[in-house]
Amino acid sequence: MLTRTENREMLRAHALFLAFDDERFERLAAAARVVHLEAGELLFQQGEAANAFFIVLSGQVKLYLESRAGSEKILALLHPGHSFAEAIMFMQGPVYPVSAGATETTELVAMPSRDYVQALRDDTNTCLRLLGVLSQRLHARVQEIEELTLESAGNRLINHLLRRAEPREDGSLGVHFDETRQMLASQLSIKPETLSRLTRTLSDAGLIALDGRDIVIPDLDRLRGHRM
Amino acid sequence: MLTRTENREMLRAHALFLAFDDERFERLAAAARVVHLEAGELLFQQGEAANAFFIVLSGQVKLYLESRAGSEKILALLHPGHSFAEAIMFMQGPVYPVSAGATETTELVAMPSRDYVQALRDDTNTCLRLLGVLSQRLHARVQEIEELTLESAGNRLINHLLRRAEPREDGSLGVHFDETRQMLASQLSIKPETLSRLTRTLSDAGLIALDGRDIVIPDLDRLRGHRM
DNA sequence: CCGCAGGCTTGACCAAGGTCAATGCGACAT
DNA sequence: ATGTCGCATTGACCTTGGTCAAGCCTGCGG
Repeated sequence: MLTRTENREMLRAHALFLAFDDERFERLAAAARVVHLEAGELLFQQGEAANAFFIVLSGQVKLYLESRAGSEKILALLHPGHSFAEAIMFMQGPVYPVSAGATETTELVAMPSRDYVQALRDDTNTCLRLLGVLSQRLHARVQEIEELTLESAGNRLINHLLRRAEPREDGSLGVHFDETRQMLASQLSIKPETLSRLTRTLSDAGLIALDGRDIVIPDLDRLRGHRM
Repeated sequence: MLTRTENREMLRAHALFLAFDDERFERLAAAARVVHLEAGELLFQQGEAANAFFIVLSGQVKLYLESRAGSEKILALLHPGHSFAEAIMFMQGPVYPVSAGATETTELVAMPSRDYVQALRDDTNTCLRLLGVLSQRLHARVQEIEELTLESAGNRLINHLLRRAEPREDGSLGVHFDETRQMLASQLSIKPETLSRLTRTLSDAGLIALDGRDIVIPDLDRLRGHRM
């Protein structure tokens, strides 16, 4: 059950709950559970039976895949307000197709699939919102496949920087990285060593500047025009 | 408009129309258009404005991505009964994120998004079916990313063969390929030359046998256990 | 203030898979 | 039957990115 009003409000405002009437929302809030995770703790593992989806309240969640050889590929880093694993609700054998764990102290809402799907009946509005969310997610995955198969590691890095570029404190354009470099590498499906070499090449060419955990982009168009 | 009863029935039985009441279905059937394509003809191109989704009546449709360098990656080959591009209906800027074309003489139903979304209002049943379809699709894409990033080309081939294996006429287990080898290669995100070498290796090891457009699998478990 | 651990960088080397080019093999039309 | 066009195969070589190992920098606890 959701007790803290702060958490209730966060959930109430979330795209997947916004359109419910108060009665339905109350029922769902009563069925929801808050989960607390410490850094490095696992939430669920690929292949595990799935009976809930989640919304991040605070902290950071890592969605990832593991090969039998032990290497891992990060699919997404999720921040407060993000939901994940909703799609599994609608599958025949409801099993998590990925693993999820906290990268720092994290709180999240666990929403039981059963209750939520129940609430979905007769609420076309929320259904349509959910369809929107899943469509975007599908689109993002297709785009990732496009990059993986048609673009070089260097171009994937450039595209990623361009997508994440935003004004910094001092007015210049750049990307702030909360995550470690190896996590960034894993998201781009490259090794940390390769990422290091690529950023080196770009900064040698004056296309980016490294500033601690930030990467500064002096000229967006020049970076955009540069292909590796 | 759908005139041939054979086409009407195909559509009526489709997962995305099954749950509609007759009245709604009639309205949609009236709004639908039949599209005829010859082999090699383009249906839509990546980036084009999207205002319909499609259901294959006969023939084969290729969903693919193109790099600026000219190489192409096949995302899916679609056969009669399959629908595609439904997810774009729910996006903000409705633009096809992939290209689609016919690989042979093909007929399909074009369903205008506007009408379909309209019909979706108040029909939670169909909404839920659609959610199921998109969830499966998302899952399939995540699985493809998993293979692309964590598995070698050889393992991708083996997995693909295992997934598609089914009894043949003579009782032995195998895969029949309607598509050309280069299309298979493109689906696996490898080059035709590499595919050729991989199948050679596997057949030299006695794990598969090449029989024209078929690949025979004498021992499923042995192939499953073999990693490259 | 020092030491240590983890992550980042760099270098030397390696391997998977791609590229280019030549040849083989059907299927089909003439 | 035969020529031809396109796909498939094979070989020689190359490129990209991965691997392994060493050094380095930074932050944190004693």
